[in-house]
Amino acid sequence: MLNYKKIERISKSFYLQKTEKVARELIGKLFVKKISDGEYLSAEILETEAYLPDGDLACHAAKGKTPRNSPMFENGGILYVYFIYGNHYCSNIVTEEAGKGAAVLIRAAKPIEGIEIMKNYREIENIQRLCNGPGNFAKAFGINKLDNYQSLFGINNSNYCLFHFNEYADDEIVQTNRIGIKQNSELPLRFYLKDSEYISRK
DNA sequence: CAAGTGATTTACT
DNA sequence: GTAAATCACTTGC
Repeated sequence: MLNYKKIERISKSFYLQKTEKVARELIGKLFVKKISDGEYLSAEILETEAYLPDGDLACHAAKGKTPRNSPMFENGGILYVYFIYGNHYCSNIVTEEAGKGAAVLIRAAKPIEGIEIMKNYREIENIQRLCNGPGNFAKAFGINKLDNYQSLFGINNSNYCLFHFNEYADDEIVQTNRIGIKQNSELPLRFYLKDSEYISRK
């Protein structure tokens, strides 16, 4: 097990930066969920997409605040979880300051800890596929609507926290257009680690 | 490639 | 209120 007292937590100010920068810098960070004392799920984030506060029609917050998107208008550093296509949850990290309406979608990650538990949640054995899409990532971590609004400043005061883990140079990161959306899909707001086995859609 | 699946939003009475 | 359209996905042909 990793010693979480010896690796550096991501602080509040990180999430208050520009959404596009947070999306880029999240690549290589460790996403951790505490499920009980001494039992953790963790994965290294490898693929993200930014959803911007101003004029981004693909962003759920683009048309103003609604019951669903209200977490996006909170101060950065909480989860925004929504249900999509009748089957899947998507996990987003809220960014920037309260009132902005912005977030970063976690699209893929490399499992690090709690792999057997993730296999159970996902009902598959292939480690490379445990977190290789936004719906799969959420399922591997057991994330659902109950996790909406959850703080990312655990491990003491919530179940979730992010930590510094790997750093990658810009030439190891691919920046390209977002996928699976109908509007503004030409904007280069998707980031992922080059040549990773843990990402399904290149 | 298409289907499955259901919450949310929007556009109407 | 009610109905229709929408949807930042995954899996299996």
